[in-house]
Amino acid sequence: MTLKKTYHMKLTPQRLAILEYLEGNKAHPSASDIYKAVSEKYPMMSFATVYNTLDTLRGKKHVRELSIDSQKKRFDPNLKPHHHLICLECRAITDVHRNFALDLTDSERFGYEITGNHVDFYGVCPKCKRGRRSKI
Amino acid sequence: MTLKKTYHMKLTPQRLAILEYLEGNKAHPSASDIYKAVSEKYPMMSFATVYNTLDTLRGKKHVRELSIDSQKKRFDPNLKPHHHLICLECRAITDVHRNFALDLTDSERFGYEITGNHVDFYGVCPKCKRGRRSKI
DNA sequence: TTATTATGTTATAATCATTCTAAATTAGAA
DNA sequence: TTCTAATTTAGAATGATTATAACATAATAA
Repeated sequence: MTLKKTYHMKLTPQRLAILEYLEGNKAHPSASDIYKAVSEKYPMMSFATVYNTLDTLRGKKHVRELSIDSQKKRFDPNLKPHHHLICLECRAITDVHRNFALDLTDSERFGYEITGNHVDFYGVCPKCKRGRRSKI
Repeated sequence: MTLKKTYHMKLTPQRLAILEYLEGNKAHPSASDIYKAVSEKYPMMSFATVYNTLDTLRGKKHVRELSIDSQKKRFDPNLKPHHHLICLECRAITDVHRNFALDLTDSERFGYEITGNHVDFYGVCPKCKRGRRSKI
């Protein structure tokens, strides 16, 4: 009952498997990452179900869709406002939990009504740094 | 000669047309925006040429590829470091020329070597604000 | 329960952005 | 002017995502 109250949607086995995979997942997975993982348990699972479920989860604000990767959408079950630290070599994404109060001047605002901001930090992750060194 | 020295690549009519379209373009166009605009002048122009040209321009650091839009890549000929103000309703993108010196603490850095940052401001542009009002 | 209805799942086809391929063309160097 | 590597082209291929329609299942009411 408690899950049902949390999610306000029918909790089918497929959806539960997807939710379980997403729960606490910090990897910012793509639809195909999710499909691959979940279809090991549920081989009959369809790709369409992954997309449908992500769509309703997004509609109910249980996941956020990221456009960090220009190849594919990635999804984030972490709804707390946060920012990202992105490895330019392997595209790994790490969360940064901090609030940046960034203000724009009137002339920078161009008449927009501003509702939020998101910061991407770019760099090289420790793994890729090690990889580089070993190539020298 | 001067263009050739600037771009360090063969300057075909197709490439010149694409460069002319991009010059000073602040709309952050997608490949198909570019194709549509340029193929009016050069009807024989191929989509592949647009992608090829964007690819070599990116390689030579004459345009930057943006992953702001999860539907398609968008391209920015403005190479000065800058940030974006994005309309959540019509996806218009406006440049913000300011430097934000954002520092992460060691514990926030997770061992990454940080090379830069980019801020997206989200909101509603003046046009869409007007559109809303007229619907009431 | 059982019947009814609404919603979810599935396989498959369709779409759209992007990349690849191989043949024909051309810019720029010699 | 000639030559060659780089570029362009149409079209096929790929990969992510969305749409469709038949089928299955969960929620609801009798």
